[in-house]
Amino acid sequence: MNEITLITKAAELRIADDWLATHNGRLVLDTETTGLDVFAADFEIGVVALGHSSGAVLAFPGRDRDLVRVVLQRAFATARSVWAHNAIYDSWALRATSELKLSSLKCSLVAARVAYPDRFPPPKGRTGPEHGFSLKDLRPTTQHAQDALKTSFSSDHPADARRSDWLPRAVRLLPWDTDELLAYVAEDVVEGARLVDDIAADRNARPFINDEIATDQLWRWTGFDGIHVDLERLRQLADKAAPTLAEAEKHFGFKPWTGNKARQEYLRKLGVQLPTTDGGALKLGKKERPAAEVPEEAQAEWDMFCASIEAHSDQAQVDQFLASGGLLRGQISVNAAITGRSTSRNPNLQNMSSAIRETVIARPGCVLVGADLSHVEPSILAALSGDPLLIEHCARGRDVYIEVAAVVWGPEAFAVDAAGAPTPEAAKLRKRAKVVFLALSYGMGDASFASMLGASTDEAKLIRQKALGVYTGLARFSKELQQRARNGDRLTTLDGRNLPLLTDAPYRAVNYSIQASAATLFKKMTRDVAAQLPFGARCLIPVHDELVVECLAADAETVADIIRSAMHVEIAGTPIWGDPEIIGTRWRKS
DNA sequence: ACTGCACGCCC
DNA sequence: GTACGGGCGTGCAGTA
Repeated sequence: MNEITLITKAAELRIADDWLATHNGRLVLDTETTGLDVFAADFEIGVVALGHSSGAVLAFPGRDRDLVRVVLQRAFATARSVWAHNAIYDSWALRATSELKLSSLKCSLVAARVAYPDRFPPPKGRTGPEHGFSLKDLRPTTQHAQDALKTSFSSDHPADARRSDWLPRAVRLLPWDTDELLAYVAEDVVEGARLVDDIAADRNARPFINDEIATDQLWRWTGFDGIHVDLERLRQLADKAAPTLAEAEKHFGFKPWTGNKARQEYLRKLGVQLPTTDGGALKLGKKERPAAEVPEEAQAEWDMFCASIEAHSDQAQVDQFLASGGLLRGQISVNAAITGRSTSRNPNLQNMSSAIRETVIARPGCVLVGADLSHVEPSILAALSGDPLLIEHCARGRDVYIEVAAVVWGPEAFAVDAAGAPTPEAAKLRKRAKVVFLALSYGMGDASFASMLGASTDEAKLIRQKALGVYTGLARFSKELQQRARNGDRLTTLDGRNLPLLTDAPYRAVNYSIQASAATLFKKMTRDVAAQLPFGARCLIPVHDELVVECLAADAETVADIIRSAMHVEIAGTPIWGDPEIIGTRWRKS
């Protein structure tokens, strides 16, 4: 049974001091809040708790800001380390309500993802946020405290208790020191503290865990402080599409850009031939539309139909950005993806088209400076496989995709015009070669590969064979790695971080190795950049192999130099680097 | 209300 | 023999 000590007012601080003096090891912090949006006007923290693996808990009222500030400041001063399961959430909640900036709070979720890479394998056929796991998933808990809390809440507020968001409602409606609420939060922090002790005992994972925690801390406040967007430009994008969309909806009587029954019915009547989904619906994706067979008399209708779909692309994001009021306050999760890649949500800043990117602006007085790593995937694959030809093709001064193009289609890939620029044909081959390479490294099957290339499956097969016939070291590496994965061997990144077991999906082995190694590399570079940034500069957006920094205009050159030196590494003789660019006040694709 | 699917965009 | 990289957000449609 957990032993809960309550601090109800500042006069009782001596009790807190005594508790903290006794429990000065690893502590876990948790907040129970009235909602998930910390920026909502009515957002409140009901109760804050600190827990120790011994079962000791210190709890205090979240609505007493001064008390929260003082107790937590003392906790950080006395404890060996303070953790939270999803530290970004608790630190945002505390900053929003108490102006307490807990930059050194450590995230046990981030740590757990490193320490237990395959505790929760992705469900078959689906990827997504459930790769993240809750405390309950990580440690078997009784659920007793949560059930008791719900029962107690239900007796006073039956209607509220039936809702799926009953917990935040309970926090809002119950007194902070309700027994069941305290028991619930106590269970969470004590379980959390035991989890943290477990993780800390894993000496092999420790360096990787420390790096991930530092990366999480590095990105902690970017979204809280917010990223500026140009509302004027966003309105222009919305206004530009609006007439086409309104006209189309009026003409068709339904929205052509979204799946619905009316749309399916209309297309069947029109007699348009399209591939179908598993469920039998006509597929209307970007790839399918140009290949549709359209009866001659239906052509004009079809063109209008397609034009409205194209006009609608980006509009959901435009609306989402407009709703932000000019400041995007998204969260970066530094290792939410199964491979260890970072993700971004509310909004996602990693899937912006170039038009949307241009609505992202530096804050006043600042500029954006950024760098993309050049051809990370081929370089990492070269390093992992040791393929001598690929290593040679990844050398500085060469363009690996032109080399691959030459391997597959011959020396015309090198053709240049009088000015020394690639001919249009050569440029096209390079582009296709990039697709080929990504397909190889993504572990893509022949069917998807073919559709990506715009070629037949047989042609795709031939191209793959041709490439693998030349990069024999790569072919051997790929085969062996997949065999090891199938045997149940543990694969690791280039630097030794454990990957999830791939016994049941060996085809993913090559991709995971590349993607995970690239993620580790990129995060290391990001930390090195961040550590050197001058006052007023901050890392703004991570896009897997592209880093955007915001800095005072006067510091642009300095920051570019920092990026140039930090974003450079040589692995197995293969250089990987990013050329920094002073982008200006508006983000665009480099 | 919740889930699954299809689709959009990104690396 | 077939299918096969990692994400997030939106909206419809089916189920409860």
